[in-house]
Amino acid sequence: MAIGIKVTLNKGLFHRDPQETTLGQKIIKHSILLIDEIGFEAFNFKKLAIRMKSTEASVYRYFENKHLLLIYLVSWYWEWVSYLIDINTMNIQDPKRKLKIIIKTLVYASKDNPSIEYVNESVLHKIIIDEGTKAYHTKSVDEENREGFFINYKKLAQKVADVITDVKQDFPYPHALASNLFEMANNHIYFALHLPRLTDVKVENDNFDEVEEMLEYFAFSLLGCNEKENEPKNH
Amino acid sequence: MAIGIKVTLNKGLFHRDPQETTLGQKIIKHSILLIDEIGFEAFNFKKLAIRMKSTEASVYRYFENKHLLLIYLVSWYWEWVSYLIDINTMNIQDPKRKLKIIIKTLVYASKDNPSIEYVNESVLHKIIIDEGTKAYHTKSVDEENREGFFINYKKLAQKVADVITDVKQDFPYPHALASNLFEMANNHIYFALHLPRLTDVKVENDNFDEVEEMLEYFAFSLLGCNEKENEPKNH
DNA sequence: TCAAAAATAATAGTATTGCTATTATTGAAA
DNA sequence: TTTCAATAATAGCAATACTATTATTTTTGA
Repeated sequence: MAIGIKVTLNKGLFHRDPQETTLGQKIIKHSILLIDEIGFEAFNFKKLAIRMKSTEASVYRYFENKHLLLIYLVSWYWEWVSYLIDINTMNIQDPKRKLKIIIKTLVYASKDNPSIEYVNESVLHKIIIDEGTKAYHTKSVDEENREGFFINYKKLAQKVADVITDVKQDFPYPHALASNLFEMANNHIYFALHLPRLTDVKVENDNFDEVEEMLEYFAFSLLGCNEKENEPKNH
Repeated sequence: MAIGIKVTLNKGLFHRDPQETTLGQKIIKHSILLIDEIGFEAFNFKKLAIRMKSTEASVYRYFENKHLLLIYLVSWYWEWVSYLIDINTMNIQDPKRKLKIIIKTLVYASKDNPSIEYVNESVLHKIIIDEGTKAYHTKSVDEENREGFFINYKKLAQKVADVITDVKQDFPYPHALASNLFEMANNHIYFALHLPRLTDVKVENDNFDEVEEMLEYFAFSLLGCNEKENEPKNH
């Protein structure tokens, strides 16, 4: 992946590749904004078409239905996080520092800069937080998984699991810890904003520092690196 | 809560209390079975009415819509888990043992016995795993939270957080760990069944032992109790 | 430069969904 | 035995989730 160049996503997710046409890019752009505004349940292709001044039928030529569009957006997001992790950890050897950067990237992905004009990464991040798990909590999950619709998420989990294993060779749950870090990163931002009794962190004006700190605490406690071993934070 | 006696749930969740009439109990019973069969998205009151040989209009006299019915079922579930935790930890003093029992209860709630005729707890557990988070991932979460619709879940989180604090006074994230244990218990059963690359545990024929073991590992690592301190498992 | 092909827009239509309303029937309590 | 609440039966309506048809515009490549 590189700026201005397409993210590679499973072709089964769409009829026509939205990244290749301006109408397609408008669909991506406006669906992100509209889902964020009205929520995934209320969102539909008619409203999207009106919003982007096109027609329902034209949207349907790109995506079979709104569910596949959501999987598309979620895959896009994780692919993009994966890319950010790659460039941010490129010259880092120490696996502990790598894991710290991964955590920071998970939490602050939307603040990282290289941006693609038709994707508002910060709003997309909100969608992932609010609606992300709906992408794979359906009756069709097995079939869609077989077709590779969740490959981007699973690959990222593998990538992070590898770093976890580098930190602690004999840690028995690297994949579970990886996916748990993803879920916690999003869940606890959501909890802080909507159900604060379910967490201990606070989130205000897009400041997710406490979430980051908590994820570090969880990860490094589990991996048996106590606080003193970690280098001091610099920000 | 006691056997044969009603679970106490927020009155705003329903028009008419389904626990008080046979038609209401039929709604609960068949909605659990039907949601499990066809999934929450495909589920609606028309299909439910046909299934239970009643009418759509009659179902609407009990619940405003399927979303509130889902919150009702989810609240029922957590209230029931909370009750099981209470009776299972009643005479236990040691907070570590308490936490172990809590974890076992979270994972094996559906196997615990005291049952209510019109609720198939094991199928309800599957619904919570598959659809549970949809109850609070909506645009109306703040309003519904204000009305107390998630009180059962939050109270349980507080109860578990208190035990966590008893285990380790200065643990900085008791609520987050509590809610994370709930989420992990369900998520990793789901992952094991549908997206196994996102976890390290296996689940076969309703045997969740590996999930339980993992949650214990996570909880007690975080709370700084290493394996040797825990009493040996007996099963 | 123009003809063919492809993409999009405009419009319409259909089956299903998510309700509400009306009336009829049953059944239980006073 | 009336009466009152609960339920059933039926209808209907606006919105949703699409599909189909045709018209128009844009692209492309000979």
